[in-house]
Amino acid sequence: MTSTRRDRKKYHHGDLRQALLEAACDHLRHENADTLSLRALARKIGVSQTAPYRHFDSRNALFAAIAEWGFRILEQELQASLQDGDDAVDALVRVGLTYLEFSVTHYEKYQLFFDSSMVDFEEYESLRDAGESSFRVMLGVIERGKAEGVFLDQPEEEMAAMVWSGIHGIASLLKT
Amino acid sequence: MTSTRRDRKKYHHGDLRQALLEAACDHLRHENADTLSLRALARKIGVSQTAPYRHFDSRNALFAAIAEWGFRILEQELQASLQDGDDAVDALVRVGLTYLEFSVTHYEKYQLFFDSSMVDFEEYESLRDAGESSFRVMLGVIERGKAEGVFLDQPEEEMAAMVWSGIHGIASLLKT
DNA sequence: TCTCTCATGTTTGCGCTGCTTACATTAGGA
DNA sequence: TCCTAATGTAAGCAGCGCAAACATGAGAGA
Repeated sequence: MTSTRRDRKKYHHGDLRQALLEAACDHLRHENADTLSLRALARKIGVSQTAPYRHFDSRNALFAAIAEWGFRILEQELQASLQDGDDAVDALVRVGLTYLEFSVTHYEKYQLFFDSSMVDFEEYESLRDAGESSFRVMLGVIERGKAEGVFLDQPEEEMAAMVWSGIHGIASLLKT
Repeated sequence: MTSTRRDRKKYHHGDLRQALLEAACDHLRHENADTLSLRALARKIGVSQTAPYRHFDSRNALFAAIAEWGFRILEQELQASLQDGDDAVDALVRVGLTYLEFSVTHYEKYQLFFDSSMVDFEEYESLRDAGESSFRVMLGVIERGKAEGVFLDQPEEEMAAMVWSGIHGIASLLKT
């Protein structure tokens, strides 16, 4: 006979993919990345040990998905931080501060942005897209500053790289 | 009967510890850290799969040893880069350039300096010592600059952190 | 309402890994 | 010359990533 509704869990989880992403982030906030295993995650969520493979091709694919998620959130927060009245200088400061804040509150995702041993940008196109979208927000601010004549007339990519590297340096100090 | 000298390898490797360190670095130069296994390293060197554990308590201990090795080399190179005639500004530039050069030529070791998922600084005291020794070289240059009155009168640790973060930002761009 | 399909979850199993324990070999000092 | 400690080997456990075959059930179309 089939069991009643009460005495057993549903066969399907409902939103295992998102549950995995969140459980993984939770783990990364407290433990090192190399101690994270899909099997343990599945056990914690209460699902069979190989169920995660229905949603992520591999362990690295899970990390890539977390990083992509992070970039999407970052882009959104960067966009939201830009306010209408601001000039380019204000905008750049806001973007910088928002980035720093993200690096702290979403540290578990942020760390993956720079961990090539966990995340392979070559392999996941949508991850690359997400990363570039975030970067383009800063690029936009710099272009605006150049157009307004308040920034030096240097190649945007180089200027963005300098700003980025400085902020990243500060962020890494904030964490440690 | 015991076998002749010729027809078999020596029972003892001779310097397995160093061989492991070098094989691991070689691996890290071409592959990601998470694909490195002690068993595979042992096989490559031609020794039994559990022999590495005679020299390193764990996989992480091997990574810590590599990082420590890296810091020792870095400190030596930083010290060597300081020349007698230099004033504090020259010295700081030399230290910065030497650091950047190290980050490129010893990338496989350098990357471990900042990879807390592979190396646990809390756990290995001699690693901490090695790291601090390297940092102290830069600190020394800054103290000298302050004493000579050519640097601002700010706390050394903060100044060093700023310099460090900037250089680190550049280094991460050099690699990528 | 019934049935069929396919996304999602389970079971089983392979080969690899880190690490432990018990045993073998050998270099070098007493 | 013998003993011991350092260093290597062999065997084995449990956990892991991942693949393949199978089970379940939610929702679309009849």
